[in-house]
Amino acid sequence: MAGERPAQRDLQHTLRLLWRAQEPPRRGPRGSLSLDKVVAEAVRLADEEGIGAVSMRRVAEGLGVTTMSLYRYVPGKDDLLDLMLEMVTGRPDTSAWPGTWRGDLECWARQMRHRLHEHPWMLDVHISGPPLGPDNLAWMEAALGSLAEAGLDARDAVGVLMILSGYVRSQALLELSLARAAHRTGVRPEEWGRVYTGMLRNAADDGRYPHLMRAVESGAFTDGDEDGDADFEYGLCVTLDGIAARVPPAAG
Amino acid sequence: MAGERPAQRDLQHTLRLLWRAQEPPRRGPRGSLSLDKVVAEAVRLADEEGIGAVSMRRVAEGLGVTTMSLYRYVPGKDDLLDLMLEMVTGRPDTSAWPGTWRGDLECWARQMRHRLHEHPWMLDVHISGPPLGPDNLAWMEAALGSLAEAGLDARDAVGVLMILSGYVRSQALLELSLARAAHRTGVRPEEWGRVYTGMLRNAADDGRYPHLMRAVESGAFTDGDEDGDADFEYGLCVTLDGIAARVPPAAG
DNA sequence: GATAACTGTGTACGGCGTACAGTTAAGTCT
DNA sequence: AGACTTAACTGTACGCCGTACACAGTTATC
Repeated sequence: MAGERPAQRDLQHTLRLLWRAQEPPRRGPRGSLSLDKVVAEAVRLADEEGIGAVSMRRVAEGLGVTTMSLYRYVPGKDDLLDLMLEMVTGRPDTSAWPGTWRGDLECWARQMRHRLHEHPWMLDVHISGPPLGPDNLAWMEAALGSLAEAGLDARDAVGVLMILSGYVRSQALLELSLARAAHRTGVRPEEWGRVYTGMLRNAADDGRYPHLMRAVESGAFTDGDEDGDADFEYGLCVTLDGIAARVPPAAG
Repeated sequence: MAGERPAQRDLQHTLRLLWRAQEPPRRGPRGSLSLDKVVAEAVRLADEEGIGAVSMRRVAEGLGVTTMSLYRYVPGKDDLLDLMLEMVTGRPDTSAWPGTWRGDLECWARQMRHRLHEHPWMLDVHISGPPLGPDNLAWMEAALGSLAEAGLDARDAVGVLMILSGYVRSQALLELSLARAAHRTGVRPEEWGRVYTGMLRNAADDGRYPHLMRAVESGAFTDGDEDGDADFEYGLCVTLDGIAARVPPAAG
């Protein structure tokens, strides 16, 4: 479902897990499991059946092991979720970036969107705090580099980065929830816009929503939802225009 | 925790609930409960103890009634969550808006942020699809009105609205997860920036994150997090600048 | 008064995260 | 070589969760 995650957690331990900075134990049996295996199985489950399928029991089952043995490698499910995020986050591929701040940020945003499309369950996992893992930091680093090149000072760059990553996540979340709403109600995705339009017309056509009705009648909902790419690029452009207003005119 | 909500749901029924369009039954005992009472109790619980405290059992307990009796009023928990969102969403107060598109959207965004601060659990509930309830539509209507006045056509207005509401949600979510991370790790919120900085310095100072380290050393994380309002206004300005680039020069 | 519609109860099921107490296997030390 | 320590993994159990289902009590209509 949804919810906060109030459990107390040891920050140092979490960090050690994220950076794989746990020195291997000197005694005891060589374990058949490993942190990577546990996380990888959890990711596999999430990819195939959604985040709802990721339970300690099912992860253990997938590894041929009892539930409680997982707790030798992970302090609890919340940490497992964080580790899953870090694992699928990967690193941005900057090799083909054009080198202008705007072009770089466009690539950054598209690559991040691509990741979210590959693993939609990433949007179901509430981020538990500021990024701490190596790969998450690598994404920050890449964007901050481009923004520094654009001439923004560090403070502004951080603020702007939050806006951009927030935009990418929001847009992906929007696409995802539309797709799920369509799926859940048994409507084909291409038809959802039409259904939504009809619903608004029935429910809301009492004169209290004139602009909304005009938008509906103009087809803004009917036509748009089938092409997420165009919507994304449009919003990306708007967002980058806002950032451009903060960039000193000298820079690219 | 977190997760998708795959349950099949009857769209017509959900709509009837959101709009309170259920005609009262003609026979049977007058119920002691009502949809509003159920939703209100769930909201009360969420406000006081967080979304994690909202279970069918506890809502029923709070109403002095058995768990299953709730299902006479709500098809399931997912619908209850949607109804909670609709209830606390309320309507935007447009009475003191300046009338320029930019001023109006600023008020819109601040009011929405205010709502999210009053009920942080709103950010824990995954929106299940496009807005359908009367109050949610009222928020759309208000923003679309201002954007129409700015001269944007309906398509662009919808796209821009998604960006703006996405920004407000993202920023609020960021604040919330920072606050929770601080709380969870037992660090005072004002000190979290300092702790985070120290952590990055220890974990990431291997030369692979030069720009990130520069941002850290410059205090972009240390100083900023204590003043969410300033961060919000900064990002709002950036976002609106992006929108301004889409507004025909004639208008406001 | 019979009937049908409706409200609320009680029990039960399968799932969840995880605390806790074993049991077995591998190093370390005398 | 044997004792000791540590770690890996098992098994059971507890208290939550959402909700399916059968039932009892109440009310308006025929």
